[in-house]
Amino acid sequence: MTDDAMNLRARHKQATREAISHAALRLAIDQGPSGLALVRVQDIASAAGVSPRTYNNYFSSREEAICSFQADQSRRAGQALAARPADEPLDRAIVAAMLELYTDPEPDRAGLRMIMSTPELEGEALKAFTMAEGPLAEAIAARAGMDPQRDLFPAVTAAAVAGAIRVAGRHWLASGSAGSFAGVVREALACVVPSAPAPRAGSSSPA
Amino acid sequence: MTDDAMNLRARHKQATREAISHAALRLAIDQGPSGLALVRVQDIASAAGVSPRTYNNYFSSREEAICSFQADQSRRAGQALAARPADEPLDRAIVAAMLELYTDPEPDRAGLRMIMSTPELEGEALKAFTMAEGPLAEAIAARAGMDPQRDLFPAVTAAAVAGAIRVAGRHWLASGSAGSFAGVVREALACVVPSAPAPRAGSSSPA
DNA sequence: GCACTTAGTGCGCACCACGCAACATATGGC
DNA sequence: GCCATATGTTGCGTGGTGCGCACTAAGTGC
Repeated sequence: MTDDAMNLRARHKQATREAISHAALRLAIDQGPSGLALVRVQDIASAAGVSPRTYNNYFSSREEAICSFQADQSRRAGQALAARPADEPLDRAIVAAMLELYTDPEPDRAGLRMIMSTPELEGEALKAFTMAEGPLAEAIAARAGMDPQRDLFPAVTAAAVAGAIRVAGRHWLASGSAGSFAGVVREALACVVPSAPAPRAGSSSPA
Repeated sequence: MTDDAMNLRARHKQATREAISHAALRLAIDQGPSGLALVRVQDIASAAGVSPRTYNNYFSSREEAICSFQADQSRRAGQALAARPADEPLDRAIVAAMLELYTDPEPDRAGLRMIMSTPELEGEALKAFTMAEGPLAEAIAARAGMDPQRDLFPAVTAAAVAGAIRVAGRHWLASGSAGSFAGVVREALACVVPSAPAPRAGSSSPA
């Protein structure tokens, strides 16, 4: 079939994208949070083995390139929850999905520290986390039998979960990565999803 | 004493800042979400009656100037909660503080729609909302008698509250601003604030 | 009134996003 | 295997921006 041939280009494209992203993150980490301005587009491009113009075809800002991996991860949050067994209660499903998404490979401390302690990257990192909320909200709504457009619960819970994971990351870094990240995530999520499974009487979700 | 004289300069500085911010938001709204790129720094500066260089002394990006008012609002979240009576329970205090901060003057729909539906502004808006979490977490910790450094609850709750308000704003816009914003905020906060009173049927937007 | 501080400004430079057009390589039909 | 086509890569040029630097003017304390 043409899949293999097609994949040749697609894979090359994906490889280029990852090369640029990886190079950007690597250079940013090398320079440290304070010297992000010293990382020039030219440096990223040459480190990735492409021209500056090609870099710009993939990303329109250094921040976007650096936080690309996090954006990809967030994009999988929705399907991670949807992939949980249907009979699993919402709260357990959320915790399990987030744990396997964010702690299966423990996050790279240097990269996490970089994007969380650099003001210029903070906005992009926030955008990446927020990107997960939409699909996550839909998955929550599907599991709770709610309408994502009418009920606030799914979107609010998704935002709370994303925020909890973000806080967990910050806390994990601040504590010198003493314990496991999974433990911190569990503790953080426990603050926002304990009462989740019970459908609140206040919200209207006529079955 | 010298306060008045000092204030003369400080006030002029503040006035300049607000003039620039207001001009930026006004121009952005005029151009609409799709034409933000057409708003040049020169336009903002001339609309505010200052030189482009002066604009750049206050803000280092159009997005920052446009979302300045929201950042200022977020900066008051902590003291809004701290200002609540000490004997008020945490959940009620949070709801009351957020309501008087975000709904005392109902938010400007055009401005809110602008910053929430423009991708370029989304990051800055997120940063503005996140800016509220720190002080908010400290206020929560103080009220709950916790240590903001050790306990995750204050920071996670602060993030959840900020996220709930953000979702409330989005939902309020999407619903055509049908009900009062205060009602939507109440309903959203009820999803995340521990033991928060469920929205009374009739007092807030029913569904 | 005088010295000091600080906001506002003009100038200039380095950098960046992006449209455009040319080129190389993969793709798919024959 | 060959050619027409689609698509990724690159160089170039341009408009725009962020910001350091030096200067001026206005506010401020003694």
